[in-house]
Formats: sequence, C-alpha cells, structure tokens
Amino acid sequence: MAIGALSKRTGVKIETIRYYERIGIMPNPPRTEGGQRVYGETHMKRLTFVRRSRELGFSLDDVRALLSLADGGEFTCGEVKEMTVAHIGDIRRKIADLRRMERVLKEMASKCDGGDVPDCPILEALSS
Amino acid sequence: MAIGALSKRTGVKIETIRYYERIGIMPNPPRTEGGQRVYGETHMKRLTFVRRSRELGFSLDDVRALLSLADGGEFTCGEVKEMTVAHIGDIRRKIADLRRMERVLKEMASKCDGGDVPDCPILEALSS
DNA sequence: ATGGACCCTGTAGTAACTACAGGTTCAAGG
DNA sequence: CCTTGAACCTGTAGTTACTACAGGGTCCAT
Repeated sequence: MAIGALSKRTGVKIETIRYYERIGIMPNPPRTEGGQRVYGETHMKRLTFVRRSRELGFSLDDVRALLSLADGGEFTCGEVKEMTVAHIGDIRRKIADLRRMERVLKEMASKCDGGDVPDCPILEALSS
Repeated sequence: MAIGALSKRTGVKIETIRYYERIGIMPNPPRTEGGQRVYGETHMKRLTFVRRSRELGFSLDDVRALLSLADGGEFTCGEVKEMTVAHIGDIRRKIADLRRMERVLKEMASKCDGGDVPDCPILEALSS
C-alpha cells in the first residue's frame, strides 16, 4: 500500500504521515526501487492507534509514551491507566475553564442590547 | 513606568508585551534617551483589555478586531455582540468535544484493573 | 512510450508565545 | 563621581502539531 492509500484508510493526511515519520512516531517504512514508501497492516494499526489517541486529546508526547508501553510488550497496565486518568483530570479542568468563560461571556452579552450606540457594555467589561 | 512595572501591574510577561508591540497589538511607546520603553495609564488599560480578552479565550485576531472597534470610537455594539455570541458558540462546541473525550476515556479506564498483566484494555481500545 | 496521477525532499508558514545570547542603561550606594 | 547589579535592549530560535508549497521524480495504464 502506498502512502496515499494509507492516508485514505486511516484518515490521516499524507503530510502528517511523513511528519510522524520524521519525528519518530511512525517507523521508516520500506521503499520501492524508486524510493516511494510502502506500508502494510502493521503500519495501518499503528497509525490508527495514533489517530484515535490524538482524537481523544493525547499530546504526541503522550502518544509516544503509550506506544513505547505497547511496543515494549511488557508495559504495565497500571501505567497506561495512570496516564489516562491524568488526562481525564486535564480534560475536566479544561471543561471547568470553558464553562467559566461561557458564563462570563453570556453575562456580558446579555447586558448588551446590540444597538448602534458607541457605548458597549462588553467593551466596558473587558477594559475594567 | 518601565516595561517591568507594566508587566507586574497587568500580569503580562515582559516578552509578551514586546511581542504584542511587534505584531501591532500594542502601540510603539515613547522611549527614554537610552532607548527604554516608557508606558502610561493608556497603555495599562489597553494591555488589561488584551489580557482579559485572551483569558476569555478570544484569539489575538479577535482582540485586534475588538480593539479596532473600540479604537474607532464608532464601533457598533451589535458587531461586538456578534463576535461574543459566535465565541460562545465555539466554547460550547469545545465543551461538548471534551465531554465526549472524557466519557470515552472514563469508559476505557473503568475496564482496566490497573494490574501488571501485558494485556491492557485501554491500548486495545485505542488500536481498534 | 507517454501522460497524468501519484509520490519525493526540503523549506517555510501557522498561533501565541517563551527562551535564550550578548550587549546597554538606569539608579542607588559608597 | 564612580561602580555595581538589576533591569532593559535587539534579534534569533524554539515550542506544538501540523499544513502548504516548490520543484522535481516515479508508476502504471493505455
């Protein structure tokens, strides 16, 4: 399978696949005589793993760690769980922050009548 | 007031202030004979505005727009409100995404007993 | 053998800062 | 008046996770 096919099958863009190779997330695949990359099922699985992890908000560093745990074959399940739980904590904090933002913005917006007058309570609130 | 004092009073780092100047968010302040930046109350207000906006998750491009509306003096309150409401929409979408992530991660974590066995349901879930 | 879809490398750009290196200025104490 | 050290200066490069070219080479079906 060439890089384009891998890209289509995993939903990861070609450039991103090459990028992952450059930074060591994906291995150097074998090449054709002409130098084009050739991928197999293993690559597809790994790339899918990476994509799913990224979708769930893991950083590439996290992904690297998860991969090395999986690669080693002798990862401890506890370590994986630890990372996951820490990540859940991050997500909760982000949600809380966003909720706070939403509240403040809603409050500001509700004070605004949306008219044309050059006297905007939102800008007021932002300056104080 | 020198840049260090402005930094302390607004909670924006010195490098960031200089960065804002470079990209045109903050104006070029007057300088001493020796070339050091000198700030006044106007600068403080503007920088506070920027900081508050950033804290609420507006991008620097948004901030630029808000500032130009405020600077113009003849902004329409409706435009400001529009931006704010759009931004609330963004935030809601982000919250929804994060909730979804949290749910999936929690589900994965709950299946994991945290043991030492090399057979981790979390890694399993990520590969499939 | 030829045309067009695909692939290659390398570099530079994105957002919003942050972190130096290597030098200059300012203000307070002696 | 002079020194010292904190604070300031510019300019460049690094960060995260890609994305977007430019300017070429390869593959395969006709």
